[in-house]
Amino acid sequence: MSDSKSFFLLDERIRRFIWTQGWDQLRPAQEAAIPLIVEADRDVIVAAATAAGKTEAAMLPALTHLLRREPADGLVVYVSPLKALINDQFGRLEALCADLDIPVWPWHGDIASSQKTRFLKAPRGVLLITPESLEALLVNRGHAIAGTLARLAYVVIDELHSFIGSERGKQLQSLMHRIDLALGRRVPRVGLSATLGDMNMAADFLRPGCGRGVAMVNSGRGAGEVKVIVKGYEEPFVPREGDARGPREPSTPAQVAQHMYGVLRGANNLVFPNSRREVERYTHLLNSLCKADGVPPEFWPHHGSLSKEIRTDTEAALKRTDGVATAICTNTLELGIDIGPVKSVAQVGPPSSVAGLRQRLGRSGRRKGEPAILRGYSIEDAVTVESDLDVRLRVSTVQLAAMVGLALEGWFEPPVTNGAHLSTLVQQLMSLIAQRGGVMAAEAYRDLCGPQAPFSGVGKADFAALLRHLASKDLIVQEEAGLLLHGGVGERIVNHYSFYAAFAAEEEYRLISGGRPLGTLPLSQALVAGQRILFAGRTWRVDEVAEKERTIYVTQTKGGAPPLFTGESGRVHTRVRQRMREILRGEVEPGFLDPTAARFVAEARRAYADLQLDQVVLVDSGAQVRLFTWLGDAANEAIVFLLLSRGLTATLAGPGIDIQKGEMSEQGIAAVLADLAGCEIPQPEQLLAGAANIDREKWDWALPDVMLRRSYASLRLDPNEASAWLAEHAKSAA
DNA sequence: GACCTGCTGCGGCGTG
Repeated sequence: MSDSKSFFLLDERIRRFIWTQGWDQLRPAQEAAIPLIVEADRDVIVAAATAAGKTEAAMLPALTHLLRREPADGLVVYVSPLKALINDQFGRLEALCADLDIPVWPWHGDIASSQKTRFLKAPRGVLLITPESLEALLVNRGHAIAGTLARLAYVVIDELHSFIGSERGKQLQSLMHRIDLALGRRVPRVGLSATLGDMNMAADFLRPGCGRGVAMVNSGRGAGEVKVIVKGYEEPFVPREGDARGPREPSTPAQVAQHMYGVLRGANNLVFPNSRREVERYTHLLNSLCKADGVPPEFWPHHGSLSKEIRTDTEAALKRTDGVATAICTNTLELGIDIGPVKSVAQVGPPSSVAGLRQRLGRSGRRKGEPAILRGYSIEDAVTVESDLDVRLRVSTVQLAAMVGLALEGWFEPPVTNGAHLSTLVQQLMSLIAQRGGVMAAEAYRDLCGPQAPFSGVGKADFAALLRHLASKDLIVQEEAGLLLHGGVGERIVNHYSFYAAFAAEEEYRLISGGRPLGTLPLSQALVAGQRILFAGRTWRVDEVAEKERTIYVTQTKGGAPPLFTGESGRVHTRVRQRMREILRGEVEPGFLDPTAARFVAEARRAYADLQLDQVVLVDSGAQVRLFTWLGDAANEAIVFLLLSRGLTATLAGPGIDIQKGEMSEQGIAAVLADLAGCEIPQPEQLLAGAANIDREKWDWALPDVMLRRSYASLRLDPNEASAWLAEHAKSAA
């Protein structure tokens, strides 16, 4: 410690705590962050790899700052995306703060109201809170908020990257802004994050309009050794029996499970099969193998529909010291929660993003001297004369290889920061009315849409149109003096606790066995009594579906299929599609393929050459033609809407777009494309004129039509990339 | 053919 300058900036009592912990040095991120944070005079972003001591990097200097005052009655608000993270941090901070006489207050939906009342009586120390609970504080105690937060010295945002580009992130920006307005000063913001691709983007998120003033600590990822293999498996073609009903269960997952069983047993690992359904399938297959061998089960399921109890069991199994538990999971185990280092990570099929894959890989090889291990598994159908283009081009294997390759090179998708999230503007306006007991329209516009406000892109005319629209739905009313208040409908919505979250959630059935909650299933699931399902790694018989109570009663049984979960598929970035093409052209040679996966790539290259996809953009496949753009989904979807506007039926199809021929010939479609290439791309309100079903966010239903279309387009479409591609390639289609 | 996150106030009742 003697050579550390930052160590001596810390309060003496904190230095003593560090000594008693036996830390022999500060981590690089802490060393760099302490001098920037200790004066509480600027915004700071600390980006560092997982487990690099980011929380301490922020809290040690922040607590030092509080201790400089006598009495130490200052306040730090720490915002976390997860309740579990708040509980983790509470345990760690309490040990430190007990010696300092600084109270630490966890505050989220599971915390008793008596504890919250105690904080409100003497609001000092460290408040650990979720964005939703902060929203509730502003709605319900808005009149007193300036007093409660009077001594606020910092707002610390943990897992900053998880907020960027979402409704929840927009809400968080608005909450921070409203706190600054209530206090009449700029409260320093500290953002903690896993390494970010673009620090400037993150800075502009943390302090909209003033990103340049944010100080940065980027301590980078320790470039450890990574061992990678991608294994291919082929699902044989089996002709369908005449009396067979419904889709046949595939046989290949059992082989994949057999391989995993051989290489994963006896250690801690994470397996990511991309969906809750596949988590159920693989957990069941793997534990069946344990049973056949007469050994205790060591594979544990973890996903968002499982009850808290079952998830906690899995987390506890991973943390146990014997180290022989593997979790089969969705991205519930991608973020934050401390489960300790794992030996390896398995990825079944392409992940939803390279950024997610990188985060998953970061869970492995954290012990010194040990490499991170990634095993990719790719299952392809056998090729027959009837196989479609995706099978012939081995799209899933090529995409997995492309994404693994990009992750190894350190590339990952930048967050999508241009989403307008006007849904959240509706929420924030309603919340502001509650906080202040009514607002004037001009005041609301200035505070939500003004120069450094979260919705600064919204014009005055649009805001006025929004107000009129909200009034027509009785969400708000305007008094004669001009004051905006809640309408009857608005009153009811704001007074229910479901108001505080900025994001929408699916309605779900509870699953109960013998009085024990197992978890939830989406409402769209069609289930009848007598049916058998896989859930929580076991097989159950449905005894009763109680519609009114939204509850499914089950008992344990043998044999059953994994349940269906519904949803949309992930969005692929253009860089991934470009890399896929580089692999297909032979410009990039993935060096991590097993013989079967290498054969898949060889077959894909042959198909790519046979179809002449280097020159051809339109491929006839019977009732439809595939337009190969090799663009990301945002550009492809913009082209889809352009085609729809010309009366064609088009849908996203992996690296391209499927266009129904209908009355038209391939030449006719090519002519439409050539024509589109010469036209200017219309504004989103025209491009999406005929589009139905574009509600995506929680309060989208309350937006005027034009604003809804604009909000959807800002979030999902890249018209510029689409138009650039059309200008360059659509002529060659003809 | 995807995944994840979150939630108050208050009345009524029983117990120490």
